Amino acid sequence: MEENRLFILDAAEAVFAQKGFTAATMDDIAERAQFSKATLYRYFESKLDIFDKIILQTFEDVLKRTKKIRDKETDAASKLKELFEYVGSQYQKKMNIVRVFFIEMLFMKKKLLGTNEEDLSHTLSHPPIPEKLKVLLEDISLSIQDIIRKGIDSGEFRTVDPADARIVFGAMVRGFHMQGPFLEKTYSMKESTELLHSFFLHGIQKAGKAG
Amino acid sequence: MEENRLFILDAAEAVFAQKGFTAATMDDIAERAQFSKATLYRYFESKLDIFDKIILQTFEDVLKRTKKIRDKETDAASKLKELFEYVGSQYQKKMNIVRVFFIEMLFMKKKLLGTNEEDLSHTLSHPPIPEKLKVLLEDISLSIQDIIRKGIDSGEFRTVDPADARIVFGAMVRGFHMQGPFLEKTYSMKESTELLHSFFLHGIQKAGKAG
Amino acid sequence: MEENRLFILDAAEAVFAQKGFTAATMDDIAERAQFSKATLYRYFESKLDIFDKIILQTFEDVLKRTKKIRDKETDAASKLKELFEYVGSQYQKKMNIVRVFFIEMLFMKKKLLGTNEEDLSHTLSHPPIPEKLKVLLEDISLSIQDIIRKGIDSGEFRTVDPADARIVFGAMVRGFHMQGPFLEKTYSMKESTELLHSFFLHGIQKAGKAG
Amino acid sequence: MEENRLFILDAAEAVFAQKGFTAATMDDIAERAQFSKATLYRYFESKLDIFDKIILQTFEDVLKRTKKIRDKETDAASKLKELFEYVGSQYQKKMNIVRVFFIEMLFMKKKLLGTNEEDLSHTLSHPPIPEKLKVLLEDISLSIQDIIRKGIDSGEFRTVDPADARIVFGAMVRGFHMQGPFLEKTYSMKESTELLHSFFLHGIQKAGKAG
DNA sequence: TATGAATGAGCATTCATTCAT
DNA sequence: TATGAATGAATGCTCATTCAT
Repeated sequence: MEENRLFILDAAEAVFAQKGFTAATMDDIAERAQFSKATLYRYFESKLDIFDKIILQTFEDVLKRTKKIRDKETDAASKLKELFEYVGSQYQKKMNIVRVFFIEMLFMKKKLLGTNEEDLSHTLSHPPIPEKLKVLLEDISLSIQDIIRKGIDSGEFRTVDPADARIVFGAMVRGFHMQGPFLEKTYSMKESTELLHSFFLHGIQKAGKAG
Repeated sequence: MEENRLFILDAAEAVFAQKGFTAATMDDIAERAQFSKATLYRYFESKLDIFDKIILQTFEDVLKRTKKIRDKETDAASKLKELFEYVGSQYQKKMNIVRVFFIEMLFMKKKLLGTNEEDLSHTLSHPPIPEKLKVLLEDISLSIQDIIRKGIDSGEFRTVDPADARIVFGAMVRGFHMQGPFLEKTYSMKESTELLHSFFLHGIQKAGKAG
Repeated sequence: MEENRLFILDAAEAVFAQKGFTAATMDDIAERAQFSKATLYRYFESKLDIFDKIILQTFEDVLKRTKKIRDKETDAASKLKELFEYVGSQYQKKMNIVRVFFIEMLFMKKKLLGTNEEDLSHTLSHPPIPEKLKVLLEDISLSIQDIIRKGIDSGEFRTVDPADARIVFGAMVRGFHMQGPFLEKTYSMKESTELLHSFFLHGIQKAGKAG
Repeated sequence: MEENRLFILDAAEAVFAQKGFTAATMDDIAERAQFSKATLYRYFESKLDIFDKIILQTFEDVLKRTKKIRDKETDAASKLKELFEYVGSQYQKKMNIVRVFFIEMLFMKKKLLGTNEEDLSHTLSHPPIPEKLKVLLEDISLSIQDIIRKGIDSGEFRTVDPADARIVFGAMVRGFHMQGPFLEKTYSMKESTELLHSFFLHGIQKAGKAG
């Protein structure tokens, strides 16, 4: 049933997020999902297939929500704040698996999400992004850029390249939530949102100072 | 000889950075180091031991350089810029391995860097940082905070919590360089340094606007 | 219903003949029979049971026809020719499965056709033939020997041991039709029957020559 | 070492001959070879690779010996007798594996001996013979045909198509030695050679009779 | 009667690690 | 010091068989 399918995906997501793709075993997933290992194969073709489905679902969720925020009737700064909070919470919940994705998937010989790059010359730099995912990511990026551009147009923000700004925005959330165990001081989601939002808006330099 | 030791470490670092810890095999490392697999065990106790040594060395290097920058005789903004550039370059060269570290290591049954937590209850949140590494990381953090504090004291920066600011600083560099294949637009190190530095100093909001 | 039963047997026969016993899966059979896998178990106890029934049926058919030929009112040479053709056609249609039988079955741990030899000492030489099948095979052999004996008695054939001759007869058909892909030149059933019959009757040596 | 390699091949040959390719497990082979399963992989790439090497070696041996017999300075009948004996002994020792080869290999998705036929349309009839093996088999066939042709030229044999005669020759030996457990009466190699040779030369019909 | 769902047992293959030389 | 050889313990995946419906 579809229900079991989703249950397995949840279990797998937790395991992948904890152990990474390679280190996670089908036994781990099966145990967590309370199914036999063989049963996993009724619902998914392979370990990679499971991972695949999780990644896609994750980004589809992000895209949907990002668009929703973009289309709200508020000022840009408020939208960014909401985004800081939403994306932050996503990182905490699901993004471990995304990190895993980009760290491990690159080196797998097998295809993921339909990409079948025989040419592995990219292993030293960056791997190609599977098409479906690529489209998703671009859509997300564009939605965020829309928010920023509107802020600039309305005079709320200074004139910057929206693409650049979007990248810095993403870097801040990602970087903050990827500190992992480095971060001794703990921040509530409210606090971290405030902090990042504040810096993204004002920076650290004293007003009036020249760059 | 010590020379071989270092050569193996270099080879291993490259392999780990490319494949991640679990996916990297001793065969990979042996081949890259041009030694037999058995020889690796003359210099290191285990695959984990090799990884261990690499991580430590990496952070020792970072600490040394960070202190050097801190002690320079320039304004805080310039120091931060140099740091943005240095840490950025480190991320590009060596930090893949750090990502791997925090994603994969935590869940291994065996101990790392002297930590021997049988209790894996932390796996859902964050794992404990091995003592040696912890000290190193704290030192690095403090050095950066020193720079920021001096900037505040001298009136260069507005009054913020130096710990907060340091965290945002770290998040920006880390987040930027961990975009991996997400980032279509390519930035030279100079460009990325400029971008991050500029946002960290000014933020996006139009001067004169209220937060 | 009995109808379904036979349909499954047909499907299974085709699959076994193509893939061999071990390599054939119940899924293969189920798919070919257009039934669910579970349904197969309503009609048969096990994969082995299906195979079992096929083998038996096959040899029962052969016995029936062989006896019919034996009892005809013609000369021995004609009967042999008809046998060459019939057995040849059987080999082409069904004997793949027989080959499979003797190659794979013998070493299975489980019993077949009622044989339950725990003692596997025979594996290096030849396995015991299940009783039912044994009787069948002997009957077939005897029928062929009868034909040959009558040929000798009537002066048609030279005086040979009918058992020996029957074995050579069997060897020729079996060997011819088991060439599998070795055989580049293709023979129609008529041609192959002619060829084998001709050699079985005259041999290759020039008439008048001494052996 | 090469010695171990050969030892593994011997062990594998015995296991394959007994169980067939699919049913034979690497554990079986490892146990028989008195090595650990993992060690098998030091010497061979895969189970298929082992099988591959055995098949090739077998036919190379047969070719060598067949040519040697062909080139002897005796009459054709004697050569055929020696061939009957040699090929017969080969069948008893090694040909089980050949039967396995043609029954099971056809349906494997993976390549064997360098053939990589994606097109599986042949599964219902006969599979393509891998190139290397094909050449070997043709060479063997031609060598036997040479013997027969010489017998015809010298007046020893009646005028037949050498290719046909070779096929009948092969069919007889193959068929005889593939009777497996069907054969109750046991024949020594000497007896079986006599029997087959005698029938191949004279046939069963009384001299003077018309076909 | 028929089947979708579930699984225990098993299999080919891999890999970190050991050890004799 | 260096390594070729060997292996125990996994791991992803398969399949005959069972069972609730």
